[in-house]
Amino acid sequence: MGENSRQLNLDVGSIFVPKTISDILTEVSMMHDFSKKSSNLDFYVHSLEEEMRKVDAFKRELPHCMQLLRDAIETLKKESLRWKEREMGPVMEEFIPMKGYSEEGGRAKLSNDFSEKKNWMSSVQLWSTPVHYENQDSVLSLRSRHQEEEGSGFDSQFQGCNNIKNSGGAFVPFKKAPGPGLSIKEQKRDAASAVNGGLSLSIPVAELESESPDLISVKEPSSFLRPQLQQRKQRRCWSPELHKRFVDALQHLGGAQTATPKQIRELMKVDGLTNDEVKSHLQKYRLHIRKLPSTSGGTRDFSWLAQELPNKQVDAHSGSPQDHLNLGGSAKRGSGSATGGDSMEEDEDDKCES
DNA sequence: TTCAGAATAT
DNA sequence: CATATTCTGA
Repeated sequence: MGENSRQLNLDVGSIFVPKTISDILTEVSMMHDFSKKSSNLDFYVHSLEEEMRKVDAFKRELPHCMQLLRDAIETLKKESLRWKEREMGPVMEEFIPMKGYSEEGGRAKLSNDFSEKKNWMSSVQLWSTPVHYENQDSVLSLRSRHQEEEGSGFDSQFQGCNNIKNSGGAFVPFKKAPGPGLSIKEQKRDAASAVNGGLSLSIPVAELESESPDLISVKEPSSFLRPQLQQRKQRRCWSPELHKRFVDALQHLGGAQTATPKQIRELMKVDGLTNDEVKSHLQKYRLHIRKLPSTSGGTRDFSWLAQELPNKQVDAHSGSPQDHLNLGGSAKRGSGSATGGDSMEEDEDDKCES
């Protein structure tokens, strides 16, 4: 059955599910008369169950996806049973007069069933942070980098900024299929709007069977999405908070000139932050600090550099739940010049002016 | 092969 | 401008 070459109209702002699953669900939803054979339904049920097994490992990240699967499976199973009974023989079952049921009814039922879901479905995916691809290795490498830290509290603070950067090729927003069948009501495109900017074109649907029993299909379920969907990474926004962490880390590492991206990232302990991002930021930072002698044009925004001042207790309050790494030790160098002039940290080299 | 840093690209 | 990505040389 899966020889289709239809087009799946993916749209932005829906729940994200692995491509494979999306394919299956689409398939199902387009099945005009699944009232025909229970075997058809069984097939889908089976496929979905298999997918669910895979997704299970990531249920934490894809709660909605799991829910969707569960519901879909359950519904299909029910349908399958119904028709099985009917096919097998006139069981005692209170056979609902075929009339309204035969097809119209059947679908309607599913339809409703799914409609209910649109509540939770509309809340769009949550997967934003835990996923991120490290180096240039495009394939989404699932890898939660929370672990060892307790800084989670802090992390959440940035989530808003980091947000959705997935959209690689493995996950696709599942939208209702164009055809008839259980229609998953339109999803109101949530705030997440920008989610994976481009992906809204038609993507050819291919086989739907559940291949690659190995790892989660996250790898690259269907080759086509692969091509050059390398889409540029979501821009990371360096919020003041984030930058502060960055600067703090720098200090601990002995200045912008000596600190290395990796070290910085490790010190910052910000979930989802990648080396490249830090590297890039560092590059800019270095450029800046050598460009602003001090009272240059004056207008320039050294606002962020300001944070570089040897702040000691500074915001000793709410701050980050993990300042520990900061206070460690030492009152840095002295510093007294709170107001004082140069904002640069020690900086060994520094061909600087003054 | 990984990584930092510079050079480009968007 | 700020980030991302690519290119180089360790």
